[in-house]
Amino acid sequence: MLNDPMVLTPIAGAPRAEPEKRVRDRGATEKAILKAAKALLAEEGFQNFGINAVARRAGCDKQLIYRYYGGLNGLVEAIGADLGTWVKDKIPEDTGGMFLLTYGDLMERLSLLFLEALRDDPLVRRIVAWEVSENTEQVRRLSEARSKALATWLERMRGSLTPPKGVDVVAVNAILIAAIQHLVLSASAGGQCAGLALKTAKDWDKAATALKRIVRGVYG
Amino acid sequence: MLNDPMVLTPIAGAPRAEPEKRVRDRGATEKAILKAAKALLAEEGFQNFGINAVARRAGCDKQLIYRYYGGLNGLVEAIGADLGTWVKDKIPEDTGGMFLLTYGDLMERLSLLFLEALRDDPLVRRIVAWEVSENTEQVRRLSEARSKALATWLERMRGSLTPPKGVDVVAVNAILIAAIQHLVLSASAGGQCAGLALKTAKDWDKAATALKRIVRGVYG
DNA sequence: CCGATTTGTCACTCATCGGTGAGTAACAAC
DNA sequence: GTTGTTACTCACCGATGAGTGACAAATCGG
Repeated sequence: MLNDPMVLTPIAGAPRAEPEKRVRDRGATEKAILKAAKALLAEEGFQNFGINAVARRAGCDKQLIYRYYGGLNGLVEAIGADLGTWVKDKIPEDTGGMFLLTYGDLMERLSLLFLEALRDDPLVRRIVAWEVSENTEQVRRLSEARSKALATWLERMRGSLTPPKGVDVVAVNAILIAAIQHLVLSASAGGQCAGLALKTAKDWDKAATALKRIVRGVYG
Repeated sequence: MLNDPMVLTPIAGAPRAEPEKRVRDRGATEKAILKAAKALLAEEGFQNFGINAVARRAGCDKQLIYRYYGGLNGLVEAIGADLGTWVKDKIPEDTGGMFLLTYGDLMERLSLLFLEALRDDPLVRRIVAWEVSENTEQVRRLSEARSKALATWLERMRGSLTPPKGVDVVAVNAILIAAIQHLVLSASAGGQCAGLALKTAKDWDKAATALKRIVRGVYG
């Protein structure tokens, strides 16, 4: 009932003004799309994250996103795949010349490392914000990938150190991680958290000191 | 299914199929709008929060929202006004028969109260999620109202108890609040936080115990 | 060289959004 | 009644969202 396919098409060879020599390379285009999606998510957040925006940013047609990734879901999944290696990439393995003798030593260091890493990764920050704001399949995938990576990282860093007896380490660590994540998100969104300013380096020093004190309090 | 632009409605006085006895009462309408907005925000989150949705839910025309509240901003502001009394309404004043001898006693109790209160207030939960996801004028207003109310509440509950020397209470408390908020948000969105399940009452008991331990650790 | 497939572009539908101008229905005072 | 004000509804606008089918052009297999 709509356009008759045979009718239109005036003259096919319409002269394109400036046909920029665009190389046809599927692999490169796929990478460009993924890169654009990550950058967009990092800069704009999940609010304005959509097919059109990604296509615009990637400088290609949105149709290609459907073709190559099967839509937004697939694209998000591809982002999630990268996320698996986040901690590995972002957080140094070595102990910075310190001797980590106790579990408390370890967790103090890891807390600060995690805080740092999160603080300068806008993409992951946005994803965390997304995680606590929505509960769609997309987000669940991202969240799962992230938390799994985090857990294995924590486990690997623990090494042979044994946590103190009688403490629910999983629960305590979850709370510590929650605190760090929310602190960074709050700061990123409004520059403060529960009355604590979080803008200058000095502000962050105070936060880090308080965090250390808390970790030390619970893990000795 | 809605209006077809081609169908001519002869006279604007379109026949309402059901002559719902709609009372003309500006005050009531305003309240209905506000109520609809809060319910919508609580249930759907800020994602689908807009003029059209609120009007639809309130069962009135969106024009009235512009007229009575000056648009979404004004409406959000009205919601924020209610938020000022949140803690007062939600959290009991009395100490539950306990003697709060130390600052640690107090903060342990307040932490748990805050956790509880946040856990069963979907509206405030959504607002907190909003706070960490966006940075618009709207959200800033809400955030400010909430954090101010929280601060004065904390101050008032402190009474004559003096916090331990040498501890940056503002920073430490901010981190505790951050932890609680993120914990509840995570649970609400995905039923878990950093590998810690947060669904059953038992799960929450574990979280509460861990939280108590942390508070005790830092405040003795 | 030719035909088929891949790669990319365009044009379109349909839905919904925020926002506005213009109109109608109830009600009170005269 | 008539008039004026208040409360409310409707129809439309431009913009933008996701999604789809058709087609041009580059590339490849032969």
